Amino acid sequence: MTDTRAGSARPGADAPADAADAAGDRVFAALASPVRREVLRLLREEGPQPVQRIAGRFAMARPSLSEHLRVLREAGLVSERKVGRQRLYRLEAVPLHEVREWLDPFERFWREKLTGLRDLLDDLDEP
Amino acid sequence: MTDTRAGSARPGADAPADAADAAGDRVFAALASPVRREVLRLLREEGPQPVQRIAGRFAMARPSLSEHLRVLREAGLVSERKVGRQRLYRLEAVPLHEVREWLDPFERFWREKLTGLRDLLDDLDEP
DNA sequence: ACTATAGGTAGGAAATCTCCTACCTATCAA
DNA sequence: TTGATAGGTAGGAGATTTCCTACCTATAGT
Repeated sequence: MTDTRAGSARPGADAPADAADAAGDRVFAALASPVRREVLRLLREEGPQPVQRIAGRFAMARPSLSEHLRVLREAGLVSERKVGRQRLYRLEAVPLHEVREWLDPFERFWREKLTGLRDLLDDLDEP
Repeated sequence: MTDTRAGSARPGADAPADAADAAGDRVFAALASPVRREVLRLLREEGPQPVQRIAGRFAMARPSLSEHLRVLREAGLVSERKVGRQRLYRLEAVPLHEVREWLDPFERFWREKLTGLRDLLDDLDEP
């Protein structure tokens, strides 16, 4: 007994989470894979492409890539459009804006570090 | 037979990957968890904190949070410093700069979408 | 020295991820 | 129509993640 379980401290209490973040979660999760980040880079640099052409860049079977594309699609990061018997996948960059916005408030922290200001307000914080 | 396995198409051929990306991989992977993103936000807004204080925000046992902190530590996103019998965890934002840099080249794409320019160069790309 | 507290580590269960090999459908070309 | 090609889906193996409950060490206070 007595593991001091939190019990009442749920993150939902002061986080606006709920269903709104679910989409963002999927975006961050999609970016966790180097393969998927590379796919996005590829679509950015070379424009919309059929699956085969994308698959040619990776040392993996095509169905595996199809899975990655599904993850990207469900995160809203790519869209597909049928052209003849192939599917053109196209970058949909808007959800990345959400990542950027999440990142923004951290910017001053790394900027302070990178410009050499270093710790300074770090020692004022512990109460 | 004949599944047209790629075989010779390895991403290492035209990607500078190798060991340099490994660190970045860990950063992106660390951000994939909503819990870990929330920990970073917390350290950013309230400064360095001991594990218990962080753990109080989540509905999970403390050892589980310790695991998350380890992931963040190995990604270089937090550092710890012993103070008495507690460990102060502090945000280390510099690795986030790397994420920002990865994101940057995508900016013009979502900006075009958000400002209503829409598709425009999408139809020039397929050869 | 003894007890309580902070927090890491061990090991395991359940879920999820990532890859694979079939296999299926839809379209184009003969 | 028949065959070849593009690409999704099914199902499964193996690795990884995420949570848990013990359990252990180190420091602080009495």
